[in-house]
Amino acid sequence: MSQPFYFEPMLENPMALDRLELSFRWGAYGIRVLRCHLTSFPAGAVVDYHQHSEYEIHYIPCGKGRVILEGVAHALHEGLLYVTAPGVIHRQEADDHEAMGELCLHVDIVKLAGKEEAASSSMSPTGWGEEWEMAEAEACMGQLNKLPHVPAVDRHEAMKCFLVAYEAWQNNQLGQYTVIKQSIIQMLLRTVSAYNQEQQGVNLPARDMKNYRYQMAVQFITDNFRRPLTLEGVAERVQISSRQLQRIFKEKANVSFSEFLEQIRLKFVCSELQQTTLTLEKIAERSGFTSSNYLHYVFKKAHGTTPNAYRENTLLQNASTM
DNA sequence: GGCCATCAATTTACAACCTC
DNA sequence: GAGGTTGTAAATTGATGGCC
Repeated sequence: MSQPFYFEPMLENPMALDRLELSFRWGAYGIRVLRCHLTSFPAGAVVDYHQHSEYEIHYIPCGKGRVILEGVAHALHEGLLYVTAPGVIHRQEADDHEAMGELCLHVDIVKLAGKEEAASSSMSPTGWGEEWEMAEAEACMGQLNKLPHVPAVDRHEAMKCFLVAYEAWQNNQLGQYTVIKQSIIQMLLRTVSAYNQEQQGVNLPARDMKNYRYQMAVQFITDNFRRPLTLEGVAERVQISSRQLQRIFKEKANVSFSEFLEQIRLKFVCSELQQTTLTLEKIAERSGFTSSNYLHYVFKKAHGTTPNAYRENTLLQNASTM
């Protein structure tokens, strides 16, 4: 019993994705999808010599035939793929006795911005991973341009992405655009990988762990300063020893952990004094100080004035500016 | 990262004072 | 007088920094 055709669901509407106006940005490149479909060439069918000014990637999901690339003939069979870059003359033939299926991805790829332009535009790295996406897109496009004019085995199952994209369209659910976009990107990446024996991924971003832990600790303190916080508790959150967290605070903030926490709490106390009529007892409770006594002591030490005097001064200043 | 001595931070208790 | 603020002192806790 023969295996069911993997791309059977696409037979219902094999040109469906061609009807979508699909274009998106990937790294510093704009990708416009011209064709993304499943087709079949009857036995003996020929697509005579032609070329494109865009990239065309051909995947063979079933059947057999041959392709002539730059004057050289290559046999095609299920599981192979080949790429025709802009200007590459090619001719495709189905076998005389057997039809050949083809999944075709035809894309126009445009470099959107130069390096300098990217740095000043919305493409500039913002710390949200754009630089890594740009690096991967750059690596992929660089390799796409250099691929040899020969078929390769679809080792990374790029052609399966056609079905993923098709089903995203068919299900018409939230996220279909993103799924289709990612499927196209995967096709490009896996196609390029099919020609590479060794791994050529870009080095993924490594964290500056010291800075990362400091940021995590600062965020945790900012979010929780109203509760009782200890050095040990925060250190536990960021999974380092309390001693190490002390060193990190000294290095990054140039203040100790408790000084940092106190600054955050006092800042909050100041805004409460300015914007509310709450008693010091209440403010102390809301800002993480264990008592109004202690808040009073800390506040005077830091500001040189008592909380109430600070509140009155602020009110006077506000009244005089009105 | 752990140990440890040191010391500053924090808590607690209490009292005086102020304001309504 | 009640409730809130300010100030002080003693006790306790835990942060710090040197050292390994």
